[in-house]
Amino acid sequence: MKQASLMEDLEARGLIAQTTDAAALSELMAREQITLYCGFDPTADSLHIGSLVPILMLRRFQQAGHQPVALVGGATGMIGDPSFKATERKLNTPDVIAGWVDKIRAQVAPFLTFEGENAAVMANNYDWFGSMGALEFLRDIGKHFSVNAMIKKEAVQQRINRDDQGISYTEFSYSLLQGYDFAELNKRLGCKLQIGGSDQWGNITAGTDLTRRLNQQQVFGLTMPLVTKADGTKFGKTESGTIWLDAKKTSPYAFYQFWLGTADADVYKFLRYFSFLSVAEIAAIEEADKTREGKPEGQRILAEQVTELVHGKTALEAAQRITASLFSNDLTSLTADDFAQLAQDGLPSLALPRDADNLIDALAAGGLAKSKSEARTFIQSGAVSINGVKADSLEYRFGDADRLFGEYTLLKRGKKLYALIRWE
RNA sequence: GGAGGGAUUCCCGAGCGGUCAAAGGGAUCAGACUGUAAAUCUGACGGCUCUGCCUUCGAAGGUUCGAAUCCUUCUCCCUCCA
Repeated sequence: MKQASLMEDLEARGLIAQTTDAAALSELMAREQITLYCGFDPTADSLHIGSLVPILMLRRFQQAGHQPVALVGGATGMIGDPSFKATERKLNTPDVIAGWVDKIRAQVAPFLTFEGENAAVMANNYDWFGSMGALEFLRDIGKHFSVNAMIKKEAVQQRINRDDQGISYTEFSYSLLQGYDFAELNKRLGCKLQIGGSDQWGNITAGTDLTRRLNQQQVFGLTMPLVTKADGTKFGKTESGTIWLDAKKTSPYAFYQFWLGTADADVYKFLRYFSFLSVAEIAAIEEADKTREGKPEGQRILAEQVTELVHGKTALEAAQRITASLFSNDLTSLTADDFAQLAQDGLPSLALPRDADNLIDALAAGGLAKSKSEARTFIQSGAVSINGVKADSLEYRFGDADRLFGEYTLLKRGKKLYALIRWE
């Protein structure tokens, strides 16, 4: 009964985009513990929040008693998935990819449990592709794929139909590799289900088909909807770029702030996607927010939930400390220790020598402006403040009065971007 | 191998010898309004020692007083034929 309710829960969360034979899959999951996998290709040195939905999905399945396999694509990462990509990818060198594989493996692992009877497994498709020869690949795998069918797939249509873009044989072959992964994991671990984002549907069905032909096994695919925002802009990007899962690339504070800034129109959906709160709890939050005057709670709860999931409780508390200090509009209540703590907690900070007293230079150095020109523009438009006081002169020089406790100056650009200067 | 078409500032996309740091749209950023929301309005959107100067229109040369615009070579991409 427990397993059947997992599918119901996923359905209620809106986390299911497509499934192959949903009825048979539900029945299978109700009957036995299944092994499922999701692939993560090393296309950078860190995953970003776009990968969070599938990662959490593996966790959801594990919590429901199933065995998750996280496949890191040491081989597929060398090819590049063309699905719904407008342009051909640049190939990375093998040793770069190998380094990324390790990082991504370490990033996925904390979300899963590697103990117990449904202990998670980490896999790398380089293990079976690394030594495979071209002839073996073409005869044993390629023979099962029809080019006629492949070019009809929506995932590659964009590349085939456009006048100014093409697709290389390399990328075109990608779905064969991913398809074979499924067959291989089915053979090795009895894997019966592959999950992924809805852009992976074509690759996943390639896997279910190939597994049937190679292993005479019926296996399943399930995709999750692409995370979209109500205003149509891309999810997971901000002014400062992609939101990464790596705390070194996106600080827990920035991560927390990202979720806090979620639009009302998206927040309850994101709670269903990204948190482990029950659908009923989320509905109750939504209901309460509707009748509340002013600020809704959804964003705060979402930010707390996701930050804790990804970065842990300590990092969440640090992010909340910074947020409370900065947005309370009361810098006078902060002590010297508080400032030291802010820097340590991950508030962007920089050290400057005392004679570097030029405001424009400091804005550029602190990353609050991309260039000095931009810094000037910001000052002129009234976007910059020093210790909470609006700066209005392009010629501004820092003085001792700006150095709180003789050591710290807090710069702000816009409504929510801060940098802490530490004077040396 | 042959014949065409193309490469413009983050993206799309105009420009086709001077008036071009380059139309328009999108994205982004700032200001106002707000709830660190949305919508809306306003402004910015290559760099700098900023009423001026410097570097950009695939790369390198050339023509010209002057080139993103013309010529040559090269690189990459696309389409069709073989």
